[in-house]
Amino acid sequence: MLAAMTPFPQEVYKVTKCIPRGKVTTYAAIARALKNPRAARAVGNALHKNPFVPQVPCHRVVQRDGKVGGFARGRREKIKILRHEGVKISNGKVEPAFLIIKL
DNA sequence: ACGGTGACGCTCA
DNA sequence: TTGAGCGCCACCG
Repeated sequence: MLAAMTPFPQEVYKVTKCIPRGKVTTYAAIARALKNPRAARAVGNALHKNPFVPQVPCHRVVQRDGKVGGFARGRREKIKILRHEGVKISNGKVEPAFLIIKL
């Protein structure tokens, strides 16, 4: 069931859900979309607890420098999924071309 | 109410 | 360029 949660995580999931397949964005970009540019860390926290997987494609969220970042089921798995979606990853970093800064 | 924690980010050496 | 350090925010016990 949908547990009552603070508005912040809800907004995070809402935005993340809009990330198209084969593309990725950053924690900072999401924070920015929420008008909370300093909350990148909190965004990661919310995604970590993401109860709507895989409805909410949290695996499409990476770090600002392109590094894949963390994943509840392991970075390894996260990379695997992204590659499966066509996202090119070299040396643990996604090609900037797949990055969506504007949401 | 308070302090610790975490899927981050920027600055500086 | 890469790594260490510090700051930031929201959540939990």
